[in-house]
Parts: sequence; C-alpha cells; structure tokens
Amino acid sequence: MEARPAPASHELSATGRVILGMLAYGKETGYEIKQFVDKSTRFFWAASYGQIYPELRRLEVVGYVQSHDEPSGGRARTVYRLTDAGRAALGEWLRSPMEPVWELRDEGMLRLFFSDTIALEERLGIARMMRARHQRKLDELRQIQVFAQHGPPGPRLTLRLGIRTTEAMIEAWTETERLLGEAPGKE
Amino acid sequence: MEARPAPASHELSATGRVILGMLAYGKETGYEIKQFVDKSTRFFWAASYGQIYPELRRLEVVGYVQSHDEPSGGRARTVYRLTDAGRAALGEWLRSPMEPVWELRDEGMLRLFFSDTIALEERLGIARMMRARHQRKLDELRQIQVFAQHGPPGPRLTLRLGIRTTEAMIEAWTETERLLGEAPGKE
DNA sequence: CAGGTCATGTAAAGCGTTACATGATTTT
DNA sequence: AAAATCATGTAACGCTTTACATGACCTG
Repeated sequence: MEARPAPASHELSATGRVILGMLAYGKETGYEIKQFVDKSTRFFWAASYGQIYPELRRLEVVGYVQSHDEPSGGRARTVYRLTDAGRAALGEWLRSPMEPVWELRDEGMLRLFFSDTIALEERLGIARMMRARHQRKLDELRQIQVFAQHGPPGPRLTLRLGIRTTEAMIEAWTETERLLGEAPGKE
Repeated sequence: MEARPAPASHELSATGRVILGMLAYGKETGYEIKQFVDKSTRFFWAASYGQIYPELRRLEVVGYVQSHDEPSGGRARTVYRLTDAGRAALGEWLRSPMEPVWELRDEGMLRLFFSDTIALEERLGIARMMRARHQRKLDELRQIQVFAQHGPPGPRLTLRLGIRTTEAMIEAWTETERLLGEAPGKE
C-alpha cells in the first residue's frame, strides 16, 4: 500500500528520547539506562529492555551514538556514548516547539465513569483503591527525593512536579470519596 | 515458542471495557461509541475505530453483546446491545479488586528532566508550553461540564476529578516556572 | 451541488511488554 | 552453594494509531 508520512529520518522515536537523555547524563550501557529509568522517569516515561537494546543499535546506525565493547571481566558489556550529532539531536528535541505527547490511561477514572450500575459501597471501593495506589506512588517518589536532593535541577524539578500532581490526585480521589459518602444516592 | 499466560477467555480487553460501558449507557453503534468516547473519556481512556469495530465483533463471539442490522434509510447500521453475560462481565470488571491500569506518558516532564543542557529561557519555554497545553485541556473539560451538569453521578464525578487534577497540573507547572525564574542558574 | 456528517470497515506499521534464554560475577 | 546482580539479547504477541476506502444521507 505504501503510506508512511516519512519519519523525517533523523526524528527521535519515543524511546530514542530517553536513551539520548540518559546517555547525556552519563549512563553507559543498556542495562544501566534501564535501571535508571526504573528509578527516575518510570512514572511518566517507561522503557523496557525489548525497546532499549534494539533502539541503541538503531541510534548507532543513524549516528547519534557510538559503541565500543568494554567487558568487565568475562562479562560482556557494550558502552555507548553520544556523538556530536546525537547531542545536537537531543538539544533539538528539547527545544522543539512540537506539541509534546501527553497520554493518560487511568482505569480508575474509567471505572468511576461507568460506576452508576454498582452499589455505593463498591463505588467507594474504587475511590479508595485509587487513593491507595497514588499514595503508594507518592511514597516511592518521596523515597527518590531523599537521593535527588542534591542532583541537577532538571530531575529535581521534575520530581517536585511529580510529587505535587500525585498529591493532587490523592486529594481529588479523597474528595470523591467524601462526595460519595456525603449524599448517598443523591450526589 | 508458545508462552501466553492464557487470557482467561472471558477477560475484558482494554477496549472491551469502554465498549461494554458505553453500551450500558445506551450507545448503540460503533460510530456512536467513538463519538461519545471523544467527548467524554478521551482524556483518560481513548479508543479508535481500528479497535472498536473488531472488538465489537469479538465481544459478540464471546457472547457479551448481540448485534442486529438496523439501517437508517439506505445507510448501513449495526446496532449492538449488551447481553446478560455482557452486563455481568461489566459488573465483574467494575467490582474487581485487580490493580487498575494507570499509565502516563508525559513528554513535558521528560523534557524538564533532561533540560539541564539547555538555556534557562528555553527551559521556561517547556514549562509555559505545558501550562498552556493543560489550560487548553481544562477549557475543554469545563465545556463538557456545562452539558454534564445534570447527567448521572459517575460521569459527573469523573469530570470533576479530571478538572481538579488538570488544575493541579497547571499550578505545578506554574510553580516550576516561578522556581526557574526566581533563582536563575541556582534553583 | 458541495461539504459535512453518519456509518463501517481494513491494512500496515509502529510501539511496547512479556517471557524466555544465556552466562558471568558478586554477595550472602 | 545458592541467590542476587550485571549484562545482553530475541521472539511472540498484543495493542493502538494512521491512513485509506466506500458510500449514503443531510444541510445550506
């Protein structure tokens, strides 16, 4: 059929973005990148090995990164570094006026949306479950904060943003619980 | 290789959930479901035609919905209705204690995270862009609110939740702008 | 009669996760 | 000696979007 809108050839894929950024922060291997993603951006931008390793090779093909083998003992290890082109591509993306991706998949909200057919107690259960979930997330974020206190401003500000919005979600779900409890069957 | 964790056969797919819910709210055709999703759950749970039509047929195969042709004039039209089994499956899902999906992809946060290599003014640009984006979303949500004022509590509470959290994001990004502007280069 | 809306669908591609496989080194 | 961690990778699948195709009906 042939349809592609032609991926601009040097356009960064979703995963490519994290990878270049992580390399700029001194992460060296696919493994290290994955570990750090799980400790930092995971809540708003995840990545799996299944994407990271192939994407690293693709980024090398287009010249944004360069690899060399650097085994630690008998353990295979491929170290990647940003090239100048890669650094430029990262900067271009960060400065781009392109509408940034913002996508949410919130099953709690979806359940609440359709909750008119279930009992009040069950409906409250949804709100409680979601409050607990966000509370757990908040606890994890605060854990990170302890370590991020003296890092660079980018991650620090991002963490603050994540904490603020998570707190807001907890409040919003708590309010929902209150509204449900207050006027059973009416509000 | 054969690996599948066996999809429990009657387990609801992500899109199946919206569809059953929408049918329970009286939406009748794939088209109508899509229109309504775009007017309501879109911000926290999207769906495209490419999923809706095939999923409707799958749901009929497993017996959760039943279809019959009901052309309007010479225009083909397939009306779907929930079966008892479908209604039960919907209720089961709504009541399920399963950890609900919650996934965010926020490119603004990712950019802020990696923004340590760009200039302050460009960094502020990210925050302003995100604030504007959420503001636009908030305006759209408030539009919906006007119409949803007298609907059933589920959608109404969900909308309120969406508005609250969007407001919080605007505040959080505004705070980020303030922090960036306040102590340039330091905080 | 043109443009919009109602209505259904498919093909291709891209994105992403999960599960598996493999093996060395390090820690308990 | 076992368990955890470091390290790399692939295959299969599933989900989702995008783009296209088709046609009837409705409104200005």
